[in-house]
Amino acid sequence: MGDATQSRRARLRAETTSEIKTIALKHMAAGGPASISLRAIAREMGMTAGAIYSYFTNRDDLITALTADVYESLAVAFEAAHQAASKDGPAEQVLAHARAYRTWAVAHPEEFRLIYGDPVPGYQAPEAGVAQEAEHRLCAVLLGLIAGVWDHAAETQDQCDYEWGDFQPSLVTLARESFPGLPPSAVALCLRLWSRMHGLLTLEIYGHLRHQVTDPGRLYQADMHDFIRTVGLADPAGAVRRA
Amino acid sequence: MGDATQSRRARLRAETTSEIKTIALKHMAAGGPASISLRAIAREMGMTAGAIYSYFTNRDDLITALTADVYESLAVAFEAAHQAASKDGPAEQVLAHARAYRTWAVAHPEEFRLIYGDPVPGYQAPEAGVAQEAEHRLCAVLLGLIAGVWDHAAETQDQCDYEWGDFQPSLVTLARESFPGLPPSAVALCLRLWSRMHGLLTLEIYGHLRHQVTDPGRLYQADMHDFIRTVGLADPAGAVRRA
DNA sequence: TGTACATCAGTGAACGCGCGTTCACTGATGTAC
DNA sequence: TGTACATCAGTGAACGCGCGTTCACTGATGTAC
Repeated sequence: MGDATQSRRARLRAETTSEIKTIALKHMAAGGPASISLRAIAREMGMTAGAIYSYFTNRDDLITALTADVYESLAVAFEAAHQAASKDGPAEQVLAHARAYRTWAVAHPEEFRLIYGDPVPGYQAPEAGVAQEAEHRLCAVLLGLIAGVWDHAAETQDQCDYEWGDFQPSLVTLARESFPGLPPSAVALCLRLWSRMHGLLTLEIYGHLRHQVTDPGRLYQADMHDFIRTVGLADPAGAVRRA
Repeated sequence: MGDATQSRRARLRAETTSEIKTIALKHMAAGGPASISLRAIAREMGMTAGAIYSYFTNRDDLITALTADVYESLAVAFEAAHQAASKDGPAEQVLAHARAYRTWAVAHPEEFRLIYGDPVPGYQAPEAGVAQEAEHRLCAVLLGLIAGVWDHAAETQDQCDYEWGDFQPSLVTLARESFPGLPPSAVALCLRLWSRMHGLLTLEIYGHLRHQVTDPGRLYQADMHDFIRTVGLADPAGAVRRA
């Protein structure tokens, strides 16, 4: 029973830890990243402010953990979509990644803002490398997507004379080691696809499509179909059809 | 001399007012929108905190003024580019707008963040209509661009069966009154162009391209050339050339 | 030109607030024998 | 099984801080006659 009871305490600890993080994100949703406050979290949990320090050494420590969680969550969602679509045709693969990104973002707007929006005021990240690593993990998924469909897309992209020197060394390393043979213009295409998804999602999540469009998802879908078509991945029924 | 002296006081007042706004933006650049603080501004200006209240009734009032200024500044930049390029070919017109957007954003990252990033914590906008109006003013410029080149682009966009019902009424009104004859798919193209520019700019300004790319401007340019080409506006030298 | 009055930018002290963080403590939970 | 001890989540009070905002005031600038 020794193990069981020890794990009970450990389980309670884990639960409280994750409740703290959940509430922190909830507060962020309401008032932006500045409204993550240890006191407010403790208040909502019916605890004293000081009690938080049993779980995190710092406010910055909490935010670091939060950020890592968010990157992990997004990466998992992305990788799952990649896995699930790996047997589909090129167009469907692109759509699957795009759908995964938007679904995640719309379901977790606070998390999206935490990593892609303004930094938490006063927060100092422990090491700059962490975010970079997480970003490259996401990038790797998209690179895998592009690598898988590159045979179909290559001829539409040969007008761009990209070179390895256009990218940062760490990204070059990632691309060449994981996907040897993939040319620089494929990496550029990957980044451009990312930014296309990101552009519409940012506008949607920060409310700038509210006054323009009735269904942001449809505009997103249309743009992804445009990507597929113009990049040479169109399947016969490539046009956007109403649901 | 009465008028001259009165305008001297008025001029001093205007100068101080704009200095307050300038410093507010500067602080925002350093620590995000949460770090706009009346006390900090006053301190930097060598004034007492209370003195700010001779110029703004509120912190919220300052932020409202700031936001209006920023929208105005972006709209002016956009409209100037539109005017200047109005005699050029379709491809060059698109590039001119894209360049204007990026130039403005890179030169004024704090302003960009203020209107497109997280809201200032605790800030309550006076009327929701203000931002909507400002956004439509920007949208009108891009609609004008698309309207001007639509003859060349239309045939590439006929796969999208957009309808007026896909857009919010205010945008529909704007489009139909200012550019009669322009179809819904042109409005969609306008929004998709906007989001494409916005996606890369957001990533760049929030630092997410730092670890990927050596020259974000080049990736931006490449994506705009891709837009021009795939939308049917390519001029003979449409490929991206190195400078 | 000079004098009496009005305006108004800026002072400095004060208010109440929520914040992050520390610290000595309590008391329940878990461990060793 | 029971007893003595260790762990550690949580308390509650306190600290110093920066914040937005108010207010009675001073004194220079501008206005009216």
